[in-house]
Amino acid sequence: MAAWDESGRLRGDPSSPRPPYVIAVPPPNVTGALHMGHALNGTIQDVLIRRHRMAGYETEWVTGTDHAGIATQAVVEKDLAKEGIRRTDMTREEFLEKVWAWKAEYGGRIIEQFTRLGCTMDYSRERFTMDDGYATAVLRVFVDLYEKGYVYRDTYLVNWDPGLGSAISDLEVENREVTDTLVQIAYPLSDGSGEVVVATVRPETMLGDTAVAVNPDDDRYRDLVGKTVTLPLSGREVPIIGDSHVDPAFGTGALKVTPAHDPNDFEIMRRHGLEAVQVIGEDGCITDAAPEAYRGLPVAQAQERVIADLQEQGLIRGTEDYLHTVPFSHRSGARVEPLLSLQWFCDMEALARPAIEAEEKGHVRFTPPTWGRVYRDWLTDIRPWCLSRQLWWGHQLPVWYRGDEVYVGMDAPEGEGWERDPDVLDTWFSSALWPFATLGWPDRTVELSRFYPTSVLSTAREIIFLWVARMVMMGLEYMGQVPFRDVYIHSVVQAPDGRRMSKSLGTGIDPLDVVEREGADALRFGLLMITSTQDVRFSEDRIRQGRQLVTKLWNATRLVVERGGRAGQAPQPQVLGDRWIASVIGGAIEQSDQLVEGFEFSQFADGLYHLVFDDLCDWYLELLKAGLATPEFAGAALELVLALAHPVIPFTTEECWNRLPGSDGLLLTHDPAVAPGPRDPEAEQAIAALREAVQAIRSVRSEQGISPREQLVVRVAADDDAALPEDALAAIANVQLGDPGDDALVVPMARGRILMKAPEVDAGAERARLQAALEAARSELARAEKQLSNEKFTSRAPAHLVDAEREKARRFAAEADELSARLDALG
RNA sequence: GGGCGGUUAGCUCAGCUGGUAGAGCACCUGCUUUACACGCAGGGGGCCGGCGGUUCAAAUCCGUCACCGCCCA
Repeated sequence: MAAWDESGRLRGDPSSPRPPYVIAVPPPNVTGALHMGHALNGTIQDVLIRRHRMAGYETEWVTGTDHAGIATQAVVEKDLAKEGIRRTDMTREEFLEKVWAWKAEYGGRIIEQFTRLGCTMDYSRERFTMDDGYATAVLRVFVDLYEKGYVYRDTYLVNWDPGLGSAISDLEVENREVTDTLVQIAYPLSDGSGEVVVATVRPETMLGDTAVAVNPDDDRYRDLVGKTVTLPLSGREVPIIGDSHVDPAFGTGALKVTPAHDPNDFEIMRRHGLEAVQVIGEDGCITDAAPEAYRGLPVAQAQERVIADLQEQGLIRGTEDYLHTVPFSHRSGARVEPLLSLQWFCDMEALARPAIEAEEKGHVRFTPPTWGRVYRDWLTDIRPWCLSRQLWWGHQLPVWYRGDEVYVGMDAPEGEGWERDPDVLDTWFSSALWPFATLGWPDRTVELSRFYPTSVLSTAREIIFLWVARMVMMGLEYMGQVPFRDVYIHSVVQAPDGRRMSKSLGTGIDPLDVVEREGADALRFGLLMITSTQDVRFSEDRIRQGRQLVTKLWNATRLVVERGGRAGQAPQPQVLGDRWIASVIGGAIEQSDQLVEGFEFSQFADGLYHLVFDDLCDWYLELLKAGLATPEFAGAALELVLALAHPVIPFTTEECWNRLPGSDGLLLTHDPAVAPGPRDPEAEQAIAALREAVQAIRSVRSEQGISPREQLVVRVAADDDAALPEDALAAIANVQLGDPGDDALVVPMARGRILMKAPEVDAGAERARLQAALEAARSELARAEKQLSNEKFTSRAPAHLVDAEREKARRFAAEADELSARLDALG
């Protein structure tokens, strides 16, 4: 890794004439540690970067971390708590000093961990979303959006996280199913003519009710609309209103309306011009707006008290268990308390429109494409973004107040008495600027002009809304161009049993442990192998496969070196074995280009595996040993394979490369001296025929119990003699070409047959073998004939398929004849 | 409630634009073959979730049902 870093090629040079290829890493949380998702994503991005670097692009992989307001503040507060200190014991400045100290000591270790994986990020340009320049960019955008009228301050129902003591955005909320008790409460009509029964899981919020809503089409209640009820416990008189959004089938059909504490009720308030009474405060306790008896009680206690009091007054009309979804904070895990509060928001509609259009026009392409729709749907139905967080750590709002005056600007306003808003911006607001703020924006730096827009964003789907969509919006707004052309959404890596990988469940697997155990290359390979368009399970088997691949390649290198293979030469393949492997590697390179272009990483890895095991080692190196390939070309072939495999298993290939005499410099930026050249169909056919013949002979050997060491006499009766290299067959299959005699074994092949003399034939086994082969041939024949007798097939199917079928029928007929003749002869 | 994805060999999964199913692991049988037993060679194993439809031809396209999972409300 050090050698790669020291090469200087990890730092993209904006003045390079090479075409740029740029990736901005999704900035991990500064408090974070590398998990399997990072490992997968890091591998994917590194494969992309390395391939492009080797292919002559000027690559820049922007890296860095995100200040993660909530998480970081929580970590530092926890540290302080150990010393018995609370955040509020110190000034904001003192606390922030602690956070920076923490960051200097522990922050960003995840970036270091990426080096363990071999990720060739540009570590020299590492950025942090709280860096001075970056912070300026963030505030600048806020001020600008304010001046454009997108950012505004409003009293609105927000998701209040009582655990955190801050508002959080819709996207930080997770809805979970919970069984609560649905309580039916009688609200007496103010005129004494009866009662209305409402159903609620939050009885304590009745202290803040400002109406009862019923569906105007509901016969049970229609006549009550316009009357009032007297709220039990608080004695306030509130109206009964008709609202068609009320579901008559839910509960009792009558809905208590608490605008300050329920999103639906808030909407009803807006429709009907109701009041809002806030009875729950930011501390999660009942406020002074409630009757004295409840003030100061935490919500849970207040609920018990309310129920008890209602019970006493005989107003409970029933209870039942009720399964429903409830918002929880993603951050603290606390149950979200919808709260009416004054916050800063960003209106997203105008920003979303161009972002939708960019996707529709293909300026941003999602892979797999299905996520494009998810992105579009979310943007189409977008809601205002609550930007302010009640934290200390983060970008403090560039907003000052003096009485009713509000000032928004980069610097504090002139004059006395201004106070700055203590809140900070949602961390995601700053990360939305990542692709350009990291490159120096708002300054027009050369990096910016050269490396923006970036080429690809690779990320997890859970981040599509939080980050991808917002980056596109901001990129379009401030750079006039999308921040990236491609968005690749990678799989979620689950535990081997299909559960979520999580520390708390104990299902997490630390990628660094795997690196320790199996090596970074094995992990990289294994992760790429399981990658898919859907969620995947972590697989030790695949990691092991990766380890086997690197071992195999290492051993292959040893052999090639031993035989005198060298790098840096460009020999023309002359002999069959060399011609064949050159063609196969050429095909693999071509294939790999397409696969990586299409983000089909598992197929790319799988192809490498088979290229190394099947083609290079099982066949080519065996041909080399048999003298059917040359050491000169073997060196070149290895060079090509190492270069092709390098992006996936960089450590091993770099080491193998280093071992190969004649190698020069790092594989990191290596462009093989030898070109694979055009495909050689003749050589490929010849080796395919050879493989089939060898396999057929080995198969018979195995069935007849003939040792591979015993040399056999065979005669090949190929349909086209030129195709099968008989000298190669003799060497590889340990046979001698000659006349096997009348009692030879018949081994059918696709394009001919082999006659083979066996030392002693087990007549029973041979009869069984022939019988089985005969049956197979007859069944194939029957199938082909049936096809051909179908007039519709012969008339409608493409001619080449019909011809192929005819050819099949002819061949299997001949084969069956021969086999049955042999059976007869066997007696 | 709306949307998306999945159901293929014992296990985990590939299979792009339709032409008689593949991999890795596991399993069975051989092999101290001078790069590699983290290996080599040979082999067994699947009515491709059910039912309909389109087609000469369906794991592949369409419809429907069942079960599993995810996202949004």
